Amino acid sequence: MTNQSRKATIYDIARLSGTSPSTVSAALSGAWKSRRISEQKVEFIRRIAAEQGYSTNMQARGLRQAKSGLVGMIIPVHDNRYFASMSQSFESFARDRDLVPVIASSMRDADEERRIVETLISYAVDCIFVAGATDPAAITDLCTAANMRHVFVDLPGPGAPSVISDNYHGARMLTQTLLQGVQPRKLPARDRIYFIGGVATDYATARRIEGFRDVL
DNA sequence: GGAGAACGCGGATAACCCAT
DNA sequence: ATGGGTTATCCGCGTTCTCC
Repeated sequence: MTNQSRKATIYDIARLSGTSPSTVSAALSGAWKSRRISEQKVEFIRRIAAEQGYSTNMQARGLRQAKSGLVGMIIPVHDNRYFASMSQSFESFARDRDLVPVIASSMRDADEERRIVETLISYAVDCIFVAGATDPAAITDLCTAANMRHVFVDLPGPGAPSVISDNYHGARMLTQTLLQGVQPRKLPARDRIYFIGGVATDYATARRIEGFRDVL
């Protein structure tokens, strides 16, 4: 390292390699071909950078490009198979796009949810995905004020795009499948079909119950 | 003391320039 | 034409400085 107390920058690499900061930047960012920088020089700069333990300062890059490269996701809880799977997929999709995922849980607490949104905004994430929002209107208010792109997942929200499973038709199809071949007749209560699961007031559960009832 | 201006941070990039 | 270098500018925002 050039200085034990400070991380190497492109200016250090430029000085050590006898080149300019712009050449170092182009060499390390991959833009060297369009800058007509020789491959030999690029390799030399890369070697110096590696020796110095250089890594790009993403905050500085984000400052220049007005993008942080961070994408936020808020889920209600981590210890739920559905949301755990969702956050895993989110992380994978984000990394495929060279973005850094930041995933937090609100514990289904509206205040905590707002705090997380404020924190993500303060870190200038590029956009926020909110799964199973507790207070979608408050989130939209915060995001709109901060000009922050946001998407609701699994729950419709006002003033922002939503990606929602078709719970109604899913429940309909499931119920229809279960009822195939069953002769309609008067059954004792113990043999009737019941819907068990979820909180009836939750959006997704309410839609499933709706689909279930419409088939019956 | 308060308001406003200037500065600095690190990196990307464009425009321009120079030597071969 | 090639292979660079130099300089200025920009970004957001916290800190420091200057002035009234």
